[in-house]
Amino acid sequence: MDKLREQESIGRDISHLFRSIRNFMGRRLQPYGIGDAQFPFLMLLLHEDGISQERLATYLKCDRATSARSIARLEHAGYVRRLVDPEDRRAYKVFLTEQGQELGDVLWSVSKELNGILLEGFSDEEKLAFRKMIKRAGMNISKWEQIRKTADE
Amino acid sequence: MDKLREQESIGRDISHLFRSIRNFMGRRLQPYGIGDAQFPFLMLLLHEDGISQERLATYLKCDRATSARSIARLEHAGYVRRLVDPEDRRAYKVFLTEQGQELGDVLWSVSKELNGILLEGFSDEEKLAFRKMIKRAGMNISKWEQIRKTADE
DNA sequence: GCTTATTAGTTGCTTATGCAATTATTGCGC
DNA sequence: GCGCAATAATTGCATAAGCAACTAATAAGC
Repeated sequence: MDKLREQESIGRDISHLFRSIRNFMGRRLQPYGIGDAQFPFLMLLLHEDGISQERLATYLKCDRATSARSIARLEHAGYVRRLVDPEDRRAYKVFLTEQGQELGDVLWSVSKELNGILLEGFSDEEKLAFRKMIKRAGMNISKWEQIRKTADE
Repeated sequence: MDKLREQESIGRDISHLFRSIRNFMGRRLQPYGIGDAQFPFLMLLLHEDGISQERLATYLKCDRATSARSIARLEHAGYVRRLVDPEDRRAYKVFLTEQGQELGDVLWSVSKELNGILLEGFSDEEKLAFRKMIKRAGMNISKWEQIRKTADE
């Protein structure tokens, strides 16, 4: 397997990493009746309350449909409330409920725990470098997506 | 958003990166009638032919069910053939068909293209460091999964 | 002011993935 | 040799995610 392992792309390792992260988050959030996908939405709402599903989708770089379904699940679970925006009756304003705000501490601690696990043995410089490289790779491929989309038109 | 961005976990960036990679691979492989998930299976089979679904799952760090379904799709598309292992009639031996072997060049070129996009602007040292860190993080979280599994028993 | 384009949200379809339960086969203990 | 544990594969169920098509509301062009 050595020849393969040398030449293989990083895609597979990122895939493995991502699936493991989902698994971890799923297990940690299960007691609260939500899935791993709801985590980033809650984190964003903790920081900026009352924004639309569209803005949530944009910030989290996901599809509007994904945003809609994730918020719907959070609403059913009682963590958010949706109010029609009086300024634009197409859009909702998504607010955390009291229950949602109370979840904040748990979410931060789970987030820290995950970071601690992932970056165990990393020096501070390595942690920073790793974060930056992930962001750079993400920006690189975003650029490609942008080129593709404009080419489609 | 700055305060949030500083403190946020790397999980979100990895999620974005992973989804973008799936998107890219999905588009590149669509002309061949397969999805992004089939790519690592084909790559592994190009290197080691005639192994079982179980071994494929182990190498690719995924569930046996995922392996089974991915191989089934490859079989329907005509890229692999499954023969019952005469030494162990529970298991299959998965072989690439001629059509599957011919896909090799395409897969390598798609893989290289993805790497080129992701790592654009990275120096050789950075590329190597990035790969290593992704692997380290993956091993870190694998260790946690292992501890959890043994604790469940 | 009316038509058209854009935008926010929803829903159906498809793919991917993991877990649990089931079946079939192998192998171990005795 | 028999019964039971372990293993390979399959299937059902649940979650997640993107795309496309649709509705409803707003904005722009004229």
